[in-house]
Amino acid sequence: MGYSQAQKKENHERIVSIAATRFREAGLDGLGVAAIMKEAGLTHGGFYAHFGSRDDMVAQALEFAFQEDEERLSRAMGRRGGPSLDAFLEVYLSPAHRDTPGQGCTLAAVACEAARKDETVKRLFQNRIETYAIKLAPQLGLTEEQMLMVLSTVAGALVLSRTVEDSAMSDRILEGARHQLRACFAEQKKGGKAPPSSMYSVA
Amino acid sequence: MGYSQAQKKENHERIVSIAATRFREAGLDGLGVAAIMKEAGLTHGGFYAHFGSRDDMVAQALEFAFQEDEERLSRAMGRRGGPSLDAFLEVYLSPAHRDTPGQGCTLAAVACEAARKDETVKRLFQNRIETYAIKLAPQLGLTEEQMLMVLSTVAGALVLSRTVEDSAMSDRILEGARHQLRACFAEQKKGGKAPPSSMYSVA
DNA sequence: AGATTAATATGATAATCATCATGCAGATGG
DNA sequence: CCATCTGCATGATGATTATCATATTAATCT
Repeated sequence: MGYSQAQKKENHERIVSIAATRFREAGLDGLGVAAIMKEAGLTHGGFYAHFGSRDDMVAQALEFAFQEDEERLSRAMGRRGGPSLDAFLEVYLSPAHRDTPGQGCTLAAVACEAARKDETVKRLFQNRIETYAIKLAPQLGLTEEQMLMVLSTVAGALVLSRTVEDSAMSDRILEGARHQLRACFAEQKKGGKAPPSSMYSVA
Repeated sequence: MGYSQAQKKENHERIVSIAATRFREAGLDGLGVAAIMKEAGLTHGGFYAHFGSRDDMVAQALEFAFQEDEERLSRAMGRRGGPSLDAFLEVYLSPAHRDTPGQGCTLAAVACEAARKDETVKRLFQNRIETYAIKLAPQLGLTEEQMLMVLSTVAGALVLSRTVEDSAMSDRILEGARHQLRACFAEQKKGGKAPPSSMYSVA
């Protein structure tokens, strides 16, 4: 058909954005090149005009996904009066987050598979985790070590809550993690308490 | 060739056992029927004499894997003077556990993928998690809710520790979780302290 | 021992996969 | 306005997949 360079950039970004969502939903190996291109309104043949290989696209999609995660989390906490441990727990451990993995934390969505991927993927994960430990920790009033532990807990709880059949059990996993974490870090009680609404929602 | 019923049972168990290990290493979709049968010393054709479908084998392998997990964990804590929170944390959060997923916790190995599987798989996961909450919690002196939170933390930490490139960072994730969890549940200090050796090792 | 049964091997099928070669159509540069 | 370049479509390739039909061969039963 013939496409402008602006079109190409737009197409490229759409492919990456769609891949970021679908990978969180179906896993890094969960869908093929053709399916992603089709959802972007293109055919599979043009794929290699954008990426050197499928692994290359996975890396770009993960980078994009992590950036999305950070922005969404920041906005969601902003809606709860700014960053705080309480706001973080409420946002991250919400049933809405559990039920919409495509819009949720990429770490929790694909970590098990990432553990088996190459160093390129692992470096992206490491950067994301370090961002939590270095950038987010002080905003929540936590040390790096505390932040790593809190992240492990919430990500683990989210993943486990998605693996059980019974929804009551799933809720207990999320609620239990929130309640226990609050008890662990109960030094500085805050006053404001936003109503428990849904997480990671629209801007 | 012709095989006795005892042979068939033995072959069946070997297939399931091999699958349990390989699924933990490569993921539930990480290797095909042919590869598993080959490792069991058989060819792919005989597969459907043992299982109705690949999903059927996945379910049997998970059931077997969870049973293995429970027994190995019990033995490993036994080697540290019996079940206790300290023993559990030392065993579960060891670098040896992180580095040998094939012999380690199945929850941590494949939870992200299990979240996308059908109810059959989810029921197996739920049973496993309930076993932690009901059977193991009292042995560690924890409530069910505390046990769920501890399980979320250790599983999350193990998964995350496997996703990073730098081994020092990986160690920090494990150590941080152990240190912080100990601080959270520091009511009843025990006396005995086994040397930190490797986890989930031979009987 | 001979007949039957059944566990596994051989081989085929159809689907799906990543990757690439070719060609077209339109955008870009003169 | 013409020539070139290129983003994408069409279609092919070879590898891998789960599944199954048939053949083989030894264990089991009578």
